[in-house]
Amino acid sequence: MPKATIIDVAALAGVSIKTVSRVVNKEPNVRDVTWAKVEKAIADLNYRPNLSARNLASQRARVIALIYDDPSAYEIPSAGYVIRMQVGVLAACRKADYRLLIHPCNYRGESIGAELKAMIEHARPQGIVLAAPLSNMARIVSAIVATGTPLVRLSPGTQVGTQYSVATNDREIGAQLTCYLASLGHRKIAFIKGHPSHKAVENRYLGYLDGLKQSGLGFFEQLVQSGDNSFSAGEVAGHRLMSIEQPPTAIFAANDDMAAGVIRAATLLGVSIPGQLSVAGCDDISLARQLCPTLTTIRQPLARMAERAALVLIAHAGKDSPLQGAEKISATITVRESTGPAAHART
Amino acid sequence: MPKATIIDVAALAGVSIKTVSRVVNKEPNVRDVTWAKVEKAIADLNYRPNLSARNLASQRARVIALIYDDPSAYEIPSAGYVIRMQVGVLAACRKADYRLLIHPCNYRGESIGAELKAMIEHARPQGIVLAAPLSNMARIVSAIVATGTPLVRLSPGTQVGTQYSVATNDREIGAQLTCYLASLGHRKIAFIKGHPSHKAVENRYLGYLDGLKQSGLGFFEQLVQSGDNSFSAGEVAGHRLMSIEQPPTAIFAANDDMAAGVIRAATLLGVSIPGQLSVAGCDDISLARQLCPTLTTIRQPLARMAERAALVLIAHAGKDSPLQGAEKISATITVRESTGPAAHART
DNA sequence: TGAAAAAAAGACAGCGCTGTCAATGTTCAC
DNA sequence: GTGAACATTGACAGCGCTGTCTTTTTTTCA
Repeated sequence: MPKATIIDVAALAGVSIKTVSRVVNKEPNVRDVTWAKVEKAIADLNYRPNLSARNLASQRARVIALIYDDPSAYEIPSAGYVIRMQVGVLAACRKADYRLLIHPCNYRGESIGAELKAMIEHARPQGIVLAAPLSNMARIVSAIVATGTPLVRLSPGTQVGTQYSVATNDREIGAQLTCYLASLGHRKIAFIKGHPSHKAVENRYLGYLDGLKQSGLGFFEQLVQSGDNSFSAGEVAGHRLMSIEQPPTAIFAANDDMAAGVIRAATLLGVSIPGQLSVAGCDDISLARQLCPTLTTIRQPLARMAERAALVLIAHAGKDSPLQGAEKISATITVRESTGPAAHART
Repeated sequence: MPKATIIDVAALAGVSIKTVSRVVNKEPNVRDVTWAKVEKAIADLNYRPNLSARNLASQRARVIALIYDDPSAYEIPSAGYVIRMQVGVLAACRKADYRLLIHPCNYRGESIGAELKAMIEHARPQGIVLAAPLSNMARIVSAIVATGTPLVRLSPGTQVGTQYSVATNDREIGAQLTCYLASLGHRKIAFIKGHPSHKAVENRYLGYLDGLKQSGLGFFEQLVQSGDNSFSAGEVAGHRLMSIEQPPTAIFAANDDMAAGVIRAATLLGVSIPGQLSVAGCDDISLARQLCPTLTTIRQPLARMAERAALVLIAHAGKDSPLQGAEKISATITVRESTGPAAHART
């Protein structure tokens, strides 16, 4: 059977198509009884407006673009991230009958700005959700802003002018995790910093510092290493930390991949986890649950963040005031096997 | 600047809009010189046809739907799979100016058939790419077939009637891997079967049997375990295999998650890999590269398979003959640390 | 050379919806 | 009770493109 159109609905409800349109778009100035009649007709005919026709007539695409760094371009297992964000945006899109346009891209490409510009001008999405770490790259953010398309940055490290951002309380939760480790008796807690372009990771470091202070622990420069968010960087950093004279009894890595690297390094060195060393990560990637031991980590509410981002963009439809603002959604700590009481016996 | 429309192009080229339409759609009956004029005008104006208008006028959606089991619904790290398939379909869509509609879903939901039906009838995609394991579930396949939408099944275990399928040579490659293990000197090679609904996994088992035969090895029932594709199933199966009287020196798991489980089990039992035990998996998930030791596995050309699937659907546009057929794309074996020569000393 | 056939190009009506503006009801202050 | 103000509804023209059908041009062949 051919799909019902707005004309069928109007005929059945005994009103004009414009009135049906008003109901569908939740516009004001429709009497309650009329509204009900139309709703009934819509339900009876199982009517769903034609997206193409709406977009064409209204001159705007009911499309939210989700731009992220393509995880398959490198060997970085951030696929779980992307999937979770997709699920979040999708949830928002489904409710509002929007379409999701996914755009994985490689930020190392030199023509990334032009690529995004072309995509945006072609698809003309109503809004863009920009995932980390792209959301922290000035070059990329400004290329998108230049198109005039409303933009929501996910997990940005810095709040900048003319966009909206949805973040987690990275700093607070980083402090909390540090305090948690301290509460287990750890006195020498190391930190492995991530790639500087990934600002969320930077905030976790600040949280680490806060946590040390709150727990009354001193800061030791040799307990801080830098990595680039990769597994192997974690391995290297872990090695270094475990070879200093007074090795830490706990290592907090700015992301799970590096934490996994630390675990590998410890395994190779014969250091038992959590017996001799506690390890904690950030992000709760699926790997965290499969490592041996399973990894204590911080779980970002990525899907909810992405959903909020899309919802904000959808709600902003039609307005021509620049979209700006910020909101935070709380992360939670997931304790697993890799953290335990400090081995005081070792001193 | 407002986007150029077909009218602008027609005016610049000095032809009618219909002729421009012919060029854009690569229709016949346009003289070469005319064609060239139009192409030039298109390039000069940087014209890109409006998708909504095309869809509305032609009454068909230039959309390919990709349906897959939502990896975020469970704690299964198949996210990498999904990402790779998305990349493949996206590549095909970009070339043809199609849109990709992603539809993660949970096959355990009872109303999955109705959900898919509703999605398909609403979005009216021109074609559907159905990923494994959904592509092997009769209930789901028939629900989609019932809508009359062209369907391509990815990695189906069985070739059924009225659809097209894109598969890998699972059986052949499974045999190859088994022969490879045998060539390392292994005489007792175990196999861990996967979830029966995942047919690709079934074929790998057949390949295993072929490989044993080709290598002149006998089949021992106690060397075959069954799992459900999960990490923990691999752990359990690994435990069992290592506790039999004459344990195998090599274990071939039907997927990487189970192989990872085997590695964990071996680590806990103090069995060294690959010294005492070789382990191989299937799929080359990102985890494979991060395990300790890294995992020898079979890499499925998922992106290429998905791209082919989409290409077939796009090429089928307009035809009303049922889409059927099948093709195979070869996988490759990736040797890493987890496999090595058999320890003959142990006998 | 000329008529028929074939190829190329164009005219035009929608596709299903929304935006604009006009028409009709309804309410309210005086 | 009445006109102004407001709330509600409808008529209709497009949005940018493709499908159908018509017209024009070119080719073919007796």
